[in-house]
Amino acid sequence: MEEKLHLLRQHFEELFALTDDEWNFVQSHFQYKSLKKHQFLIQTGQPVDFEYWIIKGLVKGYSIDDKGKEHILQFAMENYWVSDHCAFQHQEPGTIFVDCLEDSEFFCLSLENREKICFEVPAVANFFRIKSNHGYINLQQRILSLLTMTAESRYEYLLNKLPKLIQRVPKKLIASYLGVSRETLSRFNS
Amino acid sequence: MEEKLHLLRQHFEELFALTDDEWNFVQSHFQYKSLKKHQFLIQTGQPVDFEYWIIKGLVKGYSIDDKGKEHILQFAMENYWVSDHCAFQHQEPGTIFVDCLEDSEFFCLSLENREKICFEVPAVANFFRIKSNHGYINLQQRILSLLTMTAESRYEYLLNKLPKLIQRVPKKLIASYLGVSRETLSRFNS
DNA sequence: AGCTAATAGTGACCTAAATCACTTTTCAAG
DNA sequence: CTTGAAAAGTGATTTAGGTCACTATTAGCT
Repeated sequence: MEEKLHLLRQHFEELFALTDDEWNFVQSHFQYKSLKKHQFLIQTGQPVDFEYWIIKGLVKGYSIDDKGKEHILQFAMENYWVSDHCAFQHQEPGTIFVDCLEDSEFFCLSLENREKICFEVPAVANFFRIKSNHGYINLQQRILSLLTMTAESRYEYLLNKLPKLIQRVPKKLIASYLGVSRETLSRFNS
Repeated sequence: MEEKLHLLRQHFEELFALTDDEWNFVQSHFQYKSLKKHQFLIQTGQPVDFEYWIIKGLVKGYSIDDKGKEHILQFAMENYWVSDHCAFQHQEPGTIFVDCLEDSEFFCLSLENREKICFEVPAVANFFRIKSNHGYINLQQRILSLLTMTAESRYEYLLNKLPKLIQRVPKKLIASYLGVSRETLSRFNS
């Protein structure tokens, strides 16, 4: 566990250094969780008590439409944060599913604890501020890609941007992430 | 100008209160700017020196594809923040255009000043942290709507969500925001 | 190794929406 | 008020990608 917490500290300190005291305070607000492949981290209708930092593993966040079709909102792996941010922020029942594509481990942060450490340790507030901003920028680029690119070029783009991810994820899920049918994606590779 | 700054203070204090001293410090890091309809706030290839809070007016942020077609990334009006966040954050040349659909007024915040006020006044860091998080949540919902909904239901959804906006913006721009052709949108209303 | 279930590939056909071409309406500037 | 430009509407045609149905491959389990 020591070394896992050390990884989390490194993650925070990629942006701003923390004193040992600050870190001890911050770290005490996280709790550990481990799940096997196929288990759920978040389910629609259930309370979303935490935001999760992924120590190890891979998850998908998705919603299911009225036809039962799955639409992937995000993939998240080591070093990523994941949650149903909307439900978490407003402390409402979940609106999406998040489940594990591989056995995974997490550090969990409740809303109350997040606010606590942000107000106690300014560097942490700034950490989340910058991280959130990066996330915003990424989503903007994804929106632009959905608006401007064909399915095929979105696929090529993703292949270049996250080659490691593609190898860990079945193509039908990539298709769902790109907003294309499995069959159409299959005809691209050529 | 006093009352315009007062609006900005109110905007900050929607989330967290500031002391007069804090506010005076914060406020001194903004500068005022005013533009007429059709003038550019940001252009691709040009430096993006500021993030803008809109006092009054309406702008569109968009990119132009290889066929010369315009794709709208965001509309922003009173009380919204707008910039080419990606270029701004990394201090790189702009990748999108932002121009005014109406005569508009802004308070401008440079990256250096943003970091200054965030590190000096923790409530400001937390303000931007929460704002950024809200922005992230909104973009996630837009992505979901692009993945799961038909063009027509996206339009209905937008009509409900931002009725005021629709009245101020030509429909061809709404179409571009929704990722639909002008002609197709025109056939919806029915 | 052998077997089931998940994943991927492929052909035939269909449909939502894009594109093109043109008309009508609305708006803003002299 | 008039007039030219921008915006909006509409028909005809095309097309990217969806859907359906089936086969082939691959990956976990026991």
